[in-house]
Amino acid sequence: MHNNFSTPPASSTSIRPARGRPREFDRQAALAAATRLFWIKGYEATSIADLTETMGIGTKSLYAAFGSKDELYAEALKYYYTTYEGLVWTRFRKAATAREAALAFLQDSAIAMTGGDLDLPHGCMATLATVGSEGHSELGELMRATRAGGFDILKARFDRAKSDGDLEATADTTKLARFVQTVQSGMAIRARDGADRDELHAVAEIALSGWDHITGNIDHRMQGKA
Amino acid sequence: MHNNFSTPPASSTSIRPARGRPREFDRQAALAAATRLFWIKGYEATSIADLTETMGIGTKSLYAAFGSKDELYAEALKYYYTTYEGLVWTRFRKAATAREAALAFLQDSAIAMTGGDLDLPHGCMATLATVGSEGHSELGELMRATRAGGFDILKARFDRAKSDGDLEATADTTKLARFVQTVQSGMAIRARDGADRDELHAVAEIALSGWDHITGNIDHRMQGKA
DNA sequence: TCCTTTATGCAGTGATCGATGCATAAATCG
DNA sequence: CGATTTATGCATCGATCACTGCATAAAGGA
Repeated sequence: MHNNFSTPPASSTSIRPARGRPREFDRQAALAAATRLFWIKGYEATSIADLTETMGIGTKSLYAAFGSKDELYAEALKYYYTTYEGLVWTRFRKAATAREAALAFLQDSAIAMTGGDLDLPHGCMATLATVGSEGHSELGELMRATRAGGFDILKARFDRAKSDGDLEATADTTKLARFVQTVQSGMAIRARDGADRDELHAVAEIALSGWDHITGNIDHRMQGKA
Repeated sequence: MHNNFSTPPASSTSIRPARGRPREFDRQAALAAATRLFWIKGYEATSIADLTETMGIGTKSLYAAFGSKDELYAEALKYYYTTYEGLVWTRFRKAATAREAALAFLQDSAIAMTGGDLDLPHGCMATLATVGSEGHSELGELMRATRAGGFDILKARFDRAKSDGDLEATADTTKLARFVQTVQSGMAIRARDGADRDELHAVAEIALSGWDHITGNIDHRMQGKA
Protein backbone atom coordinates (compact mmCIF):
# COMPACT_ATOMS: atom_id res chain seq x y z
CA MET A 1 0.00 0.00 0.00
CA HIS A 2 2.60 2.56 1.10
CA ASN A 3 6.15 2.82 -0.07
CA ASN A 4 9.09 2.30 2.23
CA PHE A 5 9.65 6.00 2.75
CA SER A 6 6.81 6.29 5.22
CA THR A 7 8.91 4.66 7.94
CA PRO A 8 12.58 5.39 7.22
CA PRO A 9 15.32 3.37 8.95
CA ALA A 10 16.10 6.30 11.28
CA SER A 11 19.73 5.26 11.63
CA SER A 12 20.35 6.35 8.08
CA THR A 13 22.53 9.40 7.65
CA SER A 14 20.23 10.88 5.03
CA ILE A 15 16.50 10.23 5.15
CA ARG A 16 16.58 9.31 1.48
CA PRO A 17 13.75 10.87 -0.31
CA ALA A 18 16.96 12.09 -1.94
CA ARG A 19 17.37 12.54 -5.63
CA GLY A 20 20.60 10.82 -6.47
CA ARG A 21 21.75 7.26 -6.92
CA PRO A 22 20.89 5.30 -3.77
CA ARG A 23 22.05 1.78 -4.52
CA GLU A 24 22.17 -0.54 -7.45
CA PHE A 25 19.14 -2.79 -7.22
CA ASP A 26 19.23 -6.58 -7.46
CA ARG A 27 17.92 -7.35 -10.92
CA GLN A 28 17.14 -10.99 -10.17
CA ALA A 29 15.29 -10.13 -6.98
CA ALA A 30 13.30 -7.47 -8.79
CA LEU A 31 12.46 -9.94 -11.55
CA ALA A 32 11.38 -12.51 -9.00
CA ALA A 33 9.08 -9.97 -7.37
CA ALA A 34 7.63 -8.95 -10.71
CA THR A 35 7.08 -12.59 -11.63
CA ARG A 36 5.20 -13.21 -8.44
CA LEU A 37 2.97 -10.20 -9.02
CA PHE A 38 2.20 -11.13 -12.64
CA TRP A 39 1.56 -14.67 -11.45
CA ILE A 40 -1.02 -13.50 -8.94
CA LYS A 41 -2.75 -10.71 -10.81
CA GLY A 42 -2.22 -11.53 -14.46
CA TYR A 43 -0.79 -9.28 -17.14
CA GLU A 44 -3.57 -6.78 -17.70
CA ALA A 45 -4.46 -6.20 -14.07
CA THR A 46 -0.85 -5.52 -13.07
CA SER A 47 0.10 -1.88 -13.54
CA ILE A 48 3.54 -0.37 -13.75
CA ALA A 49 2.80 1.39 -10.47
CA ASP A 50 2.07 -2.01 -8.86
CA LEU A 51 5.30 -3.36 -10.24
CA THR A 52 7.58 -0.53 -9.14
CA GLU A 53 6.15 -0.68 -5.65
CA THR A 54 6.58 -4.44 -5.37
CA MET A 55 9.99 -4.48 -7.01
CA GLY A 56 11.16 -1.58 -4.86
CA ILE A 57 12.58 0.38 -7.78
CA GLY A 58 11.65 3.48 -9.71
CA THR A 59 9.85 3.68 -13.02
CA LYS A 60 12.94 4.75 -14.88
CA SER A 61 15.00 1.90 -13.49
CA LEU A 62 12.31 -0.58 -14.51
CA TYR A 63 12.34 0.59 -18.10
CA ALA A 64 16.12 0.85 -18.19
CA ALA A 65 16.47 -2.72 -16.95
CA PHE A 66 13.57 -4.46 -18.69
CA GLY A 67 12.56 -2.32 -21.66
CA SER A 68 8.79 -2.41 -21.46
CA LYS A 69 5.91 -4.05 -19.66
CA ASP A 70 5.64 -6.65 -22.41
CA GLU A 71 9.33 -7.50 -22.29
CA LEU A 72 9.22 -7.65 -18.50
CA TYR A 73 6.31 -10.06 -18.63
CA ALA A 74 8.07 -12.22 -21.18
CA GLU A 75 11.15 -12.33 -18.98
CA ALA A 76 9.01 -13.05 -15.92
CA LEU A 77 7.36 -15.95 -17.70
CA LYS A 78 10.78 -17.32 -18.62
CA TYR A 79 11.98 -16.83 -15.05
CA TYR A 80 8.86 -18.58 -13.80
CA TYR A 81 9.41 -21.54 -16.05
CA THR A 82 13.14 -22.01 -15.43
CA THR A 83 12.76 -21.52 -11.69
CA TYR A 84 9.77 -23.72 -11.02
CA GLU A 85 9.92 -26.17 -13.89
CA GLY A 86 11.76 -28.65 -11.71
CA LEU A 87 8.95 -28.75 -9.17
CA VAL A 88 6.72 -30.42 -11.70
CA TRP A 89 9.01 -32.37 -14.00
CA THR A 90 11.80 -33.76 -11.80
CA ARG A 91 10.04 -36.87 -10.54
CA PHE A 92 8.39 -37.18 -13.93
CA ARG A 93 11.78 -37.55 -15.59
CA LYS A 94 12.99 -40.16 -13.14
CA ALA A 95 9.87 -42.29 -13.34
CA ALA A 96 10.34 -45.82 -14.67
CA THR A 97 7.02 -46.14 -16.45
CA ALA A 98 4.67 -43.84 -18.32
CA ARG A 99 2.03 -44.28 -15.69
CA GLU A 100 4.36 -43.41 -12.84
CA ALA A 101 5.61 -40.42 -14.81
CA ALA A 102 2.11 -39.11 -15.44
CA LEU A 103 1.13 -39.66 -11.83
CA ALA A 104 4.25 -37.90 -10.58
CA PHE A 105 3.52 -35.00 -12.92
CA LEU A 106 -0.02 -34.58 -11.65
CA GLN A 107 0.88 -35.14 -8.01
CA ASP A 108 3.75 -32.69 -8.11
CA SER A 109 1.54 -30.24 -9.98
CA ALA A 110 -0.95 -30.54 -7.13
CA ILE A 111 1.80 -29.61 -4.70
CA ALA A 112 3.23 -26.80 -6.78
CA MET A 113 -0.17 -25.30 -7.50
CA THR A 114 -0.96 -25.08 -3.81
CA GLY A 115 2.20 -23.23 -2.93
CA GLY A 116 4.84 -25.95 -2.92
CA ASP A 117 7.24 -25.99 0.01
CA LEU A 118 7.62 -22.25 -0.35
CA ASP A 119 4.86 -19.71 -0.30
CA LEU A 120 4.20 -19.65 -4.03
CA PRO A 121 1.05 -18.17 -5.55
CA HIS A 122 -1.55 -20.81 -6.28
CA GLY A 123 -2.22 -22.05 -9.77
CA CYS A 124 -0.06 -22.08 -12.89
CA MET A 125 1.11 -18.72 -14.21
CA ALA A 126 1.04 -19.84 -17.82
CA THR A 127 -2.31 -21.59 -17.67
CA LEU A 128 -4.16 -18.84 -15.87
CA ALA A 129 -2.92 -16.21 -18.29
CA THR A 130 -5.16 -17.61 -21.02
CA VAL A 131 -7.67 -14.83 -20.94
CA GLY A 132 -6.55 -11.25 -21.05
CA SER A 133 -3.95 -11.74 -23.70
CA GLU A 134 -6.17 -10.25 -26.39
CA GLY A 135 -4.53 -7.41 -28.21
CA HIS A 136 -1.11 -8.63 -27.09
CA SER A 137 -0.68 -11.26 -29.77
CA GLU A 138 3.03 -11.60 -29.21
CA LEU A 139 2.66 -12.33 -25.51
CA GLY A 140 -0.37 -14.53 -26.22
CA GLU A 141 1.72 -16.65 -28.54
CA LEU A 142 4.47 -16.90 -25.94
CA MET A 143 2.02 -18.10 -23.31
CA ARG A 144 0.50 -20.57 -25.72
CA ALA A 145 3.92 -21.93 -26.56
CA THR A 146 4.73 -22.28 -22.87
CA ARG A 147 1.56 -24.27 -22.30
CA ALA A 148 2.15 -26.36 -25.40
CA GLY A 149 5.55 -27.36 -24.07
CA GLY A 150 3.92 -29.47 -21.38
CA PHE A 151 2.02 -31.46 -23.92
CA ASP A 152 5.13 -32.13 -25.96
CA ILE A 153 7.00 -33.46 -22.95
CA LEU A 154 4.12 -35.71 -21.97
CA LYS A 155 3.67 -37.09 -25.46
CA ALA A 156 7.38 -37.73 -25.91
CA ARG A 157 7.43 -39.69 -22.67
CA PHE A 158 4.43 -41.76 -23.70
CA ASP A 159 5.92 -42.42 -27.10
CA ARG A 160 9.07 -43.63 -25.42
CA ALA A 161 6.96 -45.89 -23.26
CA LYS A 162 5.77 -47.61 -26.40
CA SER A 163 9.35 -48.46 -27.31
CA ASP A 164 10.04 -49.50 -23.75
CA GLY A 165 7.06 -51.78 -23.87
CA ASP A 166 5.16 -50.43 -20.87
CA LEU A 167 2.56 -48.92 -23.19
CA GLU A 168 0.64 -50.91 -25.78
CA ALA A 169 1.52 -50.16 -29.38
CA THR A 170 -2.13 -49.33 -29.96
CA ALA A 171 -2.24 -46.64 -27.28
CA ASP A 172 -3.00 -43.16 -28.59
CA THR A 173 -0.23 -41.15 -26.97
CA THR A 174 -1.57 -37.86 -28.32
CA LYS A 175 -4.95 -38.31 -26.67
CA LEU A 176 -3.27 -39.56 -23.53
CA ALA A 177 -1.01 -36.54 -23.31
CA ARG A 178 -3.92 -34.20 -24.05
CA PHE A 179 -5.90 -35.79 -21.25
CA VAL A 180 -3.14 -35.38 -18.69
CA GLN A 181 -2.53 -31.82 -19.84
CA THR A 182 -6.23 -31.05 -19.57
CA VAL A 183 -6.43 -32.40 -16.03
CA GLN A 184 -3.45 -30.29 -15.03
CA SER A 185 -5.02 -27.20 -16.57
CA GLY A 186 -8.20 -27.87 -14.65
CA MET A 187 -6.17 -28.22 -11.47
CA ALA A 188 -4.80 -24.72 -12.06
CA ILE A 189 -8.31 -23.32 -12.21
CA ARG A 190 -9.32 -25.21 -9.09
CA ALA A 191 -6.21 -24.10 -7.24
CA ARG A 192 -6.91 -20.46 -8.05
CA ASP A 193 -10.46 -20.99 -6.83
CA GLY A 194 -9.19 -22.13 -3.46
CA ALA A 195 -8.83 -25.90 -3.82
CA ASP A 196 -6.47 -27.34 -1.23
CA ARG A 197 -3.68 -29.80 -1.80
CA ASP A 198 -5.68 -32.84 -0.73
CA GLU A 199 -8.37 -32.11 -3.26
CA LEU A 200 -5.89 -31.80 -6.09
CA HIS A 201 -4.09 -34.95 -5.00
CA ALA A 202 -7.39 -36.77 -5.12
CA VAL A 203 -8.01 -35.48 -8.62
CA ALA A 204 -4.58 -36.70 -9.72
CA GLU A 205 -5.22 -40.07 -8.23
CA ILE A 206 -8.64 -40.46 -9.81
CA ALA A 207 -7.44 -39.23 -13.18
CA LEU A 208 -4.93 -42.03 -13.48
CA SER A 209 -6.65 -44.74 -11.48
CA GLY A 210 -8.11 -46.10 -14.67
CA TRP A 211 -4.79 -45.98 -16.48
CA ASP A 212 -4.58 -49.61 -17.43
CA HIS A 213 -8.10 -49.52 -18.74
CA ILE A 214 -7.39 -46.27 -20.59
CA THR A 215 -4.22 -47.40 -22.22
CA GLY A 216 -5.48 -50.83 -23.17
CA ASN A 217 -3.15 -52.61 -20.80
CA ILE A 218 -6.14 -53.99 -18.99
CA ASP A 219 -6.54 -56.80 -21.50
CA HIS A 220 -3.15 -58.14 -20.62
CA ARG A 221 -2.38 -57.12 -17.09
CA MET A 222 -5.56 -56.54 -15.15
CA GLN A 223 -7.43 -59.72 -15.71
CA GLY A 224 -7.85 -60.83 -12.15
CA LYS A 225 -8.91 -57.53 -10.64
CA ALA A 226 -10.96 -57.43 -7.50
CA MET B 1 -16.80 -4.98 -36.01
CA HIS B 2 -18.89 -2.14 -37.41
CA ASN B 3 -22.16 -0.95 -36.08
CA ASN B 4 -25.30 -0.98 -38.16
CA PHE B 5 -25.02 2.66 -39.13
CA SER B 6 -22.34 1.97 -41.69
CA THR B 7 -24.94 0.55 -44.05
CA PRO B 8 -28.23 2.31 -43.34
CA PRO B 9 -31.49 0.90 -44.72
CA ALA B 10 -31.45 3.49 -47.53
CA SER B 11 -35.18 3.94 -47.28
CA SER B 12 -34.63 5.97 -44.16
CA THR B 13 -35.72 9.57 -44.41
CA SER B 14 -32.72 10.93 -42.51
CA ILE B 15 -29.22 9.50 -42.72
CA ARG B 16 -29.09 9.33 -38.93
CA PRO B 17 -25.94 10.63 -37.49
CA ALA B 18 -28.72 12.81 -36.08
CA ARG B 19 -28.95 13.97 -32.52
CA GLY B 20 -32.39 12.97 -31.37
CA ARG B 21 -34.07 9.76 -30.43
CA PRO B 22 -33.57 7.24 -33.22
CA ARG B 23 -35.28 4.09 -32.03
CA GLU B 24 -35.67 2.23 -28.82
CA PHE B 25 -33.00 -0.47 -28.76
CA ASP B 26 -33.62 -4.14 -28.04
CA ARG B 27 -32.39 -4.64 -24.49
CA GLN B 28 -32.13 -8.40 -24.77
CA ALA B 29 -30.23 -8.24 -28.04
CA ALA B 30 -27.86 -5.69 -26.59
CA LEU B 31 -27.33 -7.88 -23.52
CA ALA B 32 -26.67 -10.88 -25.72
CA ALA B 33 -24.07 -8.93 -27.66
CA ALA B 34 -22.44 -7.70 -24.46
CA THR B 35 -22.39 -11.24 -23.09
CA ARG B 36 -20.65 -12.52 -26.17
CA LEU B 37 -18.02 -9.80 -25.97
CA PHE B 38 -17.34 -10.37 -22.25
CA TRP B 39 -17.22 -14.09 -22.99
CA ILE B 40 -14.54 -13.63 -25.62
CA LYS B 41 -12.40 -10.90 -24.11
CA GLY B 42 -13.01 -11.16 -20.38
CA TYR B 43 -14.05 -8.40 -18.03
CA GLU B 44 -10.94 -6.27 -17.78
CA ALA B 45 -10.03 -6.29 -21.45
CA THR B 46 -13.52 -5.25 -22.56
CA SER B 47 -13.94 -1.48 -22.55
CA ILE B 48 -17.13 0.54 -22.55
CA ALA B 49 -16.19 1.71 -26.04
CA ASP B 50 -15.98 -1.92 -27.19
CA LEU B 51 -19.35 -2.61 -25.66
CA THR B 52 -21.23 0.34 -27.12
CA GLU B 53 -19.86 -0.47 -30.56
CA THR B 54 -20.83 -4.13 -30.35
CA MET B 55 -24.19 -3.46 -28.74
CA GLY B 56 -24.98 -0.73 -31.25
CA ILE B 57 -26.06 1.77 -28.60
CA GLY B 58 -24.67 4.94 -27.11
CA THR B 59 -22.81 5.32 -23.86
CA LYS B 60 -25.70 7.05 -22.15
CA SER B 61 -28.14 4.35 -23.14
CA LEU B 62 -25.82 1.68 -21.82
CA TYR B 63 -25.61 3.28 -18.40
CA ALA B 64 -29.31 4.09 -18.35
CA ALA B 65 -30.19 0.48 -19.13
CA PHE B 66 -27.56 -1.42 -17.17
CA GLY B 67 -26.22 0.90 -14.50
CA SER B 68 -22.49 0.28 -14.66
CA LYS B 69 -19.90 -1.98 -16.22
CA ASP B 70 -19.96 -4.21 -13.16
CA GLU B 71 -23.73 -4.56 -13.19
CA LEU B 72 -23.70 -5.20 -16.92
CA TYR B 73 -21.16 -7.96 -16.47
CA ALA B 74 -23.17 -9.53 -13.68
CA GLU B 75 -26.27 -9.46 -15.86
CA ALA B 76 -24.30 -10.86 -18.79
CA LEU B 77 -23.06 -13.73 -16.65
CA LYS B 78 -26.61 -14.47 -15.59
CA TYR B 79 -27.78 -14.28 -19.19
CA TYR B 80 -24.96 -16.59 -20.19
CA TYR B 81 -25.88 -19.15 -17.62
CA THR B 82 -29.63 -19.17 -18.17
CA THR B 83 -29.24 -19.21 -21.95
CA TYR B 84 -26.57 -21.87 -22.34
CA GLU B 85 -27.03 -23.90 -19.19
CA GLY B 86 -29.23 -26.34 -21.08
CA LEU B 87 -26.49 -27.16 -23.56
CA VAL B 88 -24.46 -28.79 -20.84
CA TRP B 89 -26.99 -30.12 -18.33
CA THR B 90 -29.98 -31.39 -20.36
CA ARG B 91 -28.67 -34.84 -21.22
CA PHE B 92 -27.04 -34.95 -17.81
CA ARG B 93 -30.44 -34.65 -16.14
CA LYS B 94 -32.01 -37.36 -18.28
CA ALA B 95 -29.21 -39.86 -17.79
CA ALA B 96 -30.14 -43.09 -16.06
CA THR B 97 -26.87 -43.65 -14.21
CA ALA B 98 -24.21 -41.48 -12.62
CA ARG B 99 -21.68 -42.59 -15.15
CA GLU B 100 -23.91 -41.76 -18.10
CA ALA B 101 -24.72 -38.43 -16.53
CA ALA B 102 -21.07 -37.54 -16.03
CA LEU B 103 -20.21 -38.67 -19.54
CA ALA B 104 -23.08 -36.65 -21.01
CA PHE B 105 -21.92 -33.61 -19.05
CA LEU B 106 -18.37 -33.85 -20.31
CA GLN B 107 -19.37 -34.73 -23.87
CA ASP B 108 -21.88 -31.89 -24.10
CA SER B 109 -19.33 -29.58 -22.52
CA ALA B 110 -16.94 -30.58 -25.29
CA ILE B 111 -19.56 -29.58 -27.85
CA ALA B 112 -20.59 -26.35 -26.14
CA MET B 113 -17.00 -25.26 -25.58
CA THR B 114 -16.21 -25.62 -29.26
CA GLY B 115 -19.10 -23.48 -30.38
CA GLY B 116 -22.07 -25.77 -30.10
CA ASP B 117 -24.52 -25.86 -33.00
CA LEU B 118 -24.36 -22.10 -33.10
CA ASP B 119 -21.29 -19.97 -33.45
CA LEU B 120 -20.59 -19.54 -29.76
CA PRO B 121 -17.26 -18.34 -28.41
CA HIS B 122 -15.05 -21.21 -27.34
CA GLY B 123 -14.53 -22.08 -23.71
CA CYS B 124 -16.63 -21.41 -20.63
CA MET B 125 -17.29 -17.78 -19.73
CA ALA B 126 -17.36 -18.44 -16.00
CA THR B 127 -14.28 -20.66 -15.91
CA LEU B 128 -12.10 -18.44 -18.05
CA ALA B 129 -12.92 -15.38 -15.96
CA THR B 130 -10.86 -16.76 -13.08
CA VAL B 131 -8.01 -14.35 -13.46
CA GLY B 132 -8.60 -10.66 -13.79
CA SER B 133 -11.20 -10.45 -11.11
CA GLU B 134 -8.75 -8.95 -8.65
CA GLY B 135 -9.97 -5.69 -7.24
CA HIS B 136 -13.51 -6.55 -8.21
CA SER B 137 -14.29 -8.75 -5.26
CA GLU B 138 -18.02 -8.63 -5.77
CA LEU B 139 -17.78 -9.87 -9.34
CA GLY B 140 -15.12 -12.35 -8.34
CA GLU B 141 -17.45 -13.87 -5.80
CA LEU B 142 -20.23 -14.05 -8.36
CA MET B 143 -17.99 -15.90 -10.81
CA ARG B 144 -16.83 -18.24 -8.10
CA ALA B 145 -20.40 -19.00 -7.12
CA THR B 146 -21.29 -19.68 -10.75
CA ARG B 147 -18.44 -22.16 -11.04
CA ALA B 148 -19.28 -23.75 -7.70
CA GLY B 149 -22.80 -24.43 -8.95
CA GLY B 150 -21.50 -27.06 -11.36
CA PHE B 151 -19.86 -28.98 -8.56
CA ASP B 152 -23.03 -28.96 -6.49
CA ILE B 153 -25.07 -30.39 -9.33
CA LEU B 154 -22.55 -33.12 -10.00
CA LYS B 155 -22.25 -34.10 -6.36
CA ALA B 156 -26.01 -34.18 -5.87
CA ARG B 157 -26.36 -36.50 -8.84
CA PHE B 158 -23.65 -38.81 -7.54
CA ASP B 159 -25.19 -38.85 -4.09
CA ARG B 160 -28.51 -39.81 -5.64
CA ALA B 161 -26.72 -42.58 -7.51
CA LYS B 162 -25.73 -44.07 -4.18
CA SER B 163 -29.38 -44.33 -3.20
CA ASP B 164 -30.23 -45.67 -6.63
CA GLY B 165 -27.58 -48.29 -6.20
CA ASP B 166 -25.55 -47.58 -9.32
CA LEU B 167 -22.73 -46.19 -7.21
CA GLU B 168 -21.00 -48.08 -4.43
CA ALA B 169 -21.85 -46.88 -0.95
CA THR B 170 -18.13 -46.40 -0.37
CA ALA B 171 -17.69 -44.06 -3.33
CA ASP B 172 -16.46 -40.60 -2.43
CA THR B 173 -18.92 -38.44 -4.32
CA THR B 174 -17.16 -35.22 -3.38
CA LYS B 175 -13.89 -36.33 -4.92
CA LEU B 176 -15.73 -37.72 -7.89
CA ALA B 177 -17.56 -34.46 -8.51
CA ARG B 178 -14.35 -32.47 -8.04
CA PHE B 179 -12.63 -34.66 -10.59
CA VAL B 180 -15.35 -34.19 -13.22
CA GLN B 181 -15.45 -30.46 -12.52
CA THR B 182 -11.68 -30.25 -12.84
CA VAL B 183 -11.70 -32.05 -16.18
CA GLN B 184 -14.36 -29.70 -17.47
CA SER B 185 -12.39 -26.67 -16.30
CA GLY B 186 -9.35 -28.00 -18.09
CA MET B 187 -11.43 -28.47 -21.23
CA ALA B 188 -12.31 -24.78 -21.09
CA ILE B 189 -8.63 -23.87 -21.09
CA ARG B 190 -7.91 -26.24 -23.92
CA ALA B 191 -10.86 -24.93 -25.93
CA ARG B 192 -9.64 -21.37 -25.57
CA ASP B 193 -6.22 -22.53 -26.68
CA GLY B 194 -7.65 -23.90 -29.89
CA ALA B 195 -8.53 -27.50 -29.08
CA ASP B 196 -11.09 -28.90 -31.50
CA ARG B 197 -14.19 -30.89 -30.66
CA ASP B 198 -12.62 -34.26 -31.33
CA GLU B 199 -9.83 -33.62 -28.88
CA LEU B 200 -12.22 -32.63 -26.12
CA HIS B 201 -14.45 -35.59 -26.84
CA ALA B 202 -11.43 -37.84 -26.49
CA VAL B 203 -10.61 -36.21 -23.16
CA ALA B 204 -14.16 -36.81 -21.94
CA GLU B 205 -13.99 -40.42 -23.00
CA ILE B 206 -10.64 -41.06 -21.36
CA ALA B 207 -11.64 -39.26 -18.18
CA LEU B 208 -14.50 -41.66 -17.57
CA SER B 209 -13.16 -44.79 -19.22
CA GLY B 210 -11.91 -46.02 -15.88
CA TRP B 211 -15.19 -45.20 -14.13
CA ASP B 212 -15.86 -48.62 -12.65
CA HIS B 213 -12.33 -48.82 -11.39
CA ILE B 214 -12.52 -45.30 -10.02
CA THR B 215 -15.78 -45.64 -8.21
CA GLY B 216 -15.03 -49.04 -6.76
CA ASN B 217 -11.65 -48.28 -5.27
CA ILE B 218 -11.75 -44.67 -4.36
CA ASP B 219 -11.91 -45.20 -0.61
CA HIS B 220 -9.44 -47.95 0.00
CA ARG B 221 -6.54 -46.20 -1.76
CA MET B 222 -5.38 -47.58 -5.04
CA GLN B 223 -3.34 -50.67 -4.84
CA GLY B 224 -2.48 -51.05 -8.45
CA LYS B 225 0.97 -50.16 -9.62
CA ALA B 226 2.09 -52.76 -12.11
C1' DT C 1 40.30 15.49 -6.23
C1' DC C 2 37.81 16.09 -10.50
C1' DC C 3 35.16 14.20 -14.09
C1' DT C 4 32.34 10.87 -16.26
C1' DT C 5 28.99 7.47 -15.70
C1' DT C 6 24.70 5.90 -14.10
C1' DA C 7 20.52 4.93 -11.37
C1' DT C 8 17.45 7.44 -9.15
C1' DG C 9 12.74 10.23 -7.68
C1' DC C 10 9.62 13.23 -9.51
C1' DA C 11 6.89 15.48 -12.74
C1' DG C 12 4.47 15.10 -16.75
C1' DT C 13 3.42 12.99 -21.67
C1' DG C 14 -0.71 11.58 -24.71
C1' DA C 15 -3.95 7.92 -24.60
C1' DT C 16 -7.61 5.52 -22.72
C1' DC C 17 -10.23 4.07 -18.74
C1' DG C 18 -15.26 4.19 -16.66
C1' DA C 19 -18.75 7.38 -16.19
C1' DT C 20 -21.58 11.89 -16.87
C1' DG C 21 -23.78 16.60 -18.47
C1' DC C 22 -26.06 18.64 -22.22
C1' DA C 23 -28.59 19.91 -26.23
C1' DT C 24 -31.40 17.49 -29.54
C1' DA C 25 -35.15 15.25 -31.63
C1' DA C 26 -38.26 11.17 -32.02
C1' DA C 27 -42.06 9.26 -29.54
C1' DT C 28 -46.10 9.82 -26.57
C1' DC C 29 -50.14 11.98 -24.77
C1' DG C 30 -53.79 15.52 -24.20
C1' DC D 1 -51.18 20.73 -32.88
C1' DG D 2 -48.52 21.56 -28.46
C1' DA D 3 -46.36 19.95 -24.16
C1' DT D 4 -43.91 16.39 -22.00
C1' DT D 5 -41.08 12.45 -21.95
C1' DT D 6 -37.11 9.97 -23.25
C1' DA D 7 -33.14 7.96 -25.70
C1' DT D 8 -29.79 9.60 -28.24
C1' DG D 9 -24.78 11.53 -30.08
C1' DC D 10 -21.30 14.32 -28.57
C1' DA D 11 -18.13 16.46 -25.62
C1' DT D 12 -15.93 16.00 -21.57
C1' DC D 13 -14.92 14.73 -16.78
C1' DG D 14 -11.14 13.08 -13.35
C1' DA D 15 -8.42 9.00 -12.82
C1' DT D 16 -5.25 5.89 -14.39
C1' DC D 17 -2.78 3.63 -18.14
C1' DA D 18 2.20 2.69 -20.09
C1' DC D 19 5.97 5.44 -20.68
C1' DT D 20 9.63 9.45 -20.78
C1' DG D 21 12.42 13.98 -19.78
C1' DC D 22 15.04 16.08 -16.32
C1' DA D 23 17.78 17.48 -12.48
C1' DT D 24 20.29 15.07 -8.91
C1' DA D 25 23.74 12.62 -6.49
C1' DA D 26 26.25 8.32 -5.56
C1' DA D 27 29.76 5.25 -7.59
C1' DG D 28 34.04 4.47 -10.33
C1' DG D 29 38.21 5.84 -13.01
C1' DA D 30 41.94 9.28 -13.63
